Amino acid sequence: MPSLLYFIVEQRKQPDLRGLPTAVVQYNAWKGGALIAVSYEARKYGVKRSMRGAESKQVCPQIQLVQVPVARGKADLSTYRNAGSEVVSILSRKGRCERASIDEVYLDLTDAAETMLAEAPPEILEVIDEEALKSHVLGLNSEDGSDAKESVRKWLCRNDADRRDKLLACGAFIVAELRLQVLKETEFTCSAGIAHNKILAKLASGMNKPAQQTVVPFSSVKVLLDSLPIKKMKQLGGKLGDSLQSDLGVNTVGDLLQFSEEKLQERYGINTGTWLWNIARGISGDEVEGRLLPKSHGSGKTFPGPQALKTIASVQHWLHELCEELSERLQLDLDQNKRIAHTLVLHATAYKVSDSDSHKKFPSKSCPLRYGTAKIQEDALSLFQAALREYLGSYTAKMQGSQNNHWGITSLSVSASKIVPIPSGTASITKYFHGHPSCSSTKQSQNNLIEEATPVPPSGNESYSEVNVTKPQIEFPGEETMIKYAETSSDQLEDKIDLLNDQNPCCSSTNQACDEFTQETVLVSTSGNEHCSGMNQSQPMKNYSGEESCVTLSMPSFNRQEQKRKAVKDKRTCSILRFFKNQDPSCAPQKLEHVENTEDVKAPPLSPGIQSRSNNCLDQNRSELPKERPPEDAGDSNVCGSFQIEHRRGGAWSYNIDEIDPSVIDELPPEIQQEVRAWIRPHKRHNTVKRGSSIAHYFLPTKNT
DNA sequence: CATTTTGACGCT
DNA sequence: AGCGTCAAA
Repeated sequence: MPSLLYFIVEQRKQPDLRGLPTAVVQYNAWKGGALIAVSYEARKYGVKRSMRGAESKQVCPQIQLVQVPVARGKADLSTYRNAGSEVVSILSRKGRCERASIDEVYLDLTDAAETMLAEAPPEILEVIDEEALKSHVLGLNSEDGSDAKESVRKWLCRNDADRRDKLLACGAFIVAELRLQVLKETEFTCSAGIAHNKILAKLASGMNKPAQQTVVPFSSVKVLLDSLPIKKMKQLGGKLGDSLQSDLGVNTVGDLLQFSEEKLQERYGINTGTWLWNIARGISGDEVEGRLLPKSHGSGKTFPGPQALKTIASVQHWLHELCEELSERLQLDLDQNKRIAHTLVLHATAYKVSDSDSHKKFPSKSCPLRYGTAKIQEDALSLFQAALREYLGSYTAKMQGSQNNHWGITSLSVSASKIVPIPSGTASITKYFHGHPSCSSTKQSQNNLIEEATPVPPSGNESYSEVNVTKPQIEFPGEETMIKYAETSSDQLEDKIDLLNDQNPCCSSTNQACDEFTQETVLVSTSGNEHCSGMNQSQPMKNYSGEESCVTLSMPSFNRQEQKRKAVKDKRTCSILRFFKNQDPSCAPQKLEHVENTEDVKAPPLSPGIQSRSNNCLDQNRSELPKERPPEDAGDSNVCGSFQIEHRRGGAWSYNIDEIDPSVIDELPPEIQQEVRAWIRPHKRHNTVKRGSSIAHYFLPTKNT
């Protein structure tokens, strides 16, 4: 599963590592550091992630240990983030792309597959892509002595296949091509899963690694899931999966089929219950979100064992380091993607010695984010002090000297969230609302926006007198603001793609959004967003002179494209909502509400059956589901109620989503389509089942079946 | 108190 | 807003 992004990034810095057992370690002072990526050569020796460097040397003495770059005294993952961006910029070319992690994406290739099926179906291809022939097709019986590639070719090109499988076959070709493109342009290899929805594609992507792709034909879903250990499914690898096993005796996904949706809801809540019921049938309505950029940025560090921080001054020092990194990344995001973060969050973990509630968690605190390293640091420190006071309660003890005997901080992190694009759209929906008094004020300067985004300092500004008042006069080494990027020289990377081809068999023609076949690809990366505003992580960091060449060097193969793309979409916006919600001419960014806020506009609850409808991959199950409506109802069922904008702006606009003709959506520009589709998607329902604390409800008394 | 450093999302 | 869960390298 772990794809080898980190390792390949290091390998292209040191090509000599090729073919050698290698691991990437974070730090190395203590027991040789912690392994976070292990090459396949090293795995043969039993080297595993989470081992210590020294431990890996015991089982594989010749192992090469490469260190994660360190900046400001902490691990610096920026080279890996950038490498992920490279791959995203390629994989996002053929369809909607969702950055799922630093090295995974989902692609919805429905449109591309349908186009291919209509215009150049596999059966007419004279030359079949070799890479596509290497696909693994689940359920394909290649045991009868036939050559695997030949049977794959037959499957891919079958003329009499179910349309859904034909679309998957097209997806397999498209993905094979994308993977080759990634290899050619970046030297990363990818693995991929191709299926009708995200969860199946994710599952398949891990089945043949590295650098291979796996197709899940529609007809193989049931057999695949029947015997699949429940914990292999994404989201079931943790406590929920444990509970299913120990409380319900569910060991495979197939075992889940015995339980009614109501039963599962009763146990796990309305949303999780329905989700489980669907998952058991290979159904997932989870859509591929068109998002190439992260929703938050964070910087953190642990201080294990004796390294625990025991003075405010040391906390202040590390907050400075962390905030500097965070600020730098925020500035980069602003410059490259024209996005502003609105919330600063501080997390820490701490221990208290012998206190009744010494296990109390250190509280998290947040406040409005003000740009600038110094401001971020100041606010983070205030948040920390407020949290520390709360953590210690009325606990008042005397300090002796700068040290304290009562508490220690074992981890610190700062993060920035609520990141929204700067309103500066020209390619937005403005033109469709010609003459509408938009607030967009596209000319608003970044500085203005930032100013407006910055006001409120956190509360709890009082210095923490009971504990340690010594106002920091920190003189830690290396405190100066040095922006440092590890440089990557040549290129050659590796990755993984999970690809899906998701179709929705039961919603046929009435509803466009539902009618689609969705194919997706899970893979690594981030960066240039085709549909959203000028977000483009991969651009050279133009505002840091001296750094640009570094970044440019590290991604030579797509700079040209990036530059070209940038010229086209420098000024755009992603959100349609501001035109409705934010009529205030000042258009202050705090009030600028983005897509997330659509959640505030609640739709009436949907019946479970409606949610179940989407992306049903198990045809055979449909007849068993009385609650499911016939396909003709799908269009109506899926639109989920009224969307009322006037609450937000006191204006006069109000739409009933039921009244939107789905075919109209396709007329909209892609970036707007995304948002509209998000509106009409089924909403999560409020959980009316009363339960205890979040995890406790997993362990309620069992009454089976 | 030695796996670390991320990141997304759900619940209340 | 704050907490918890899950996942990935």
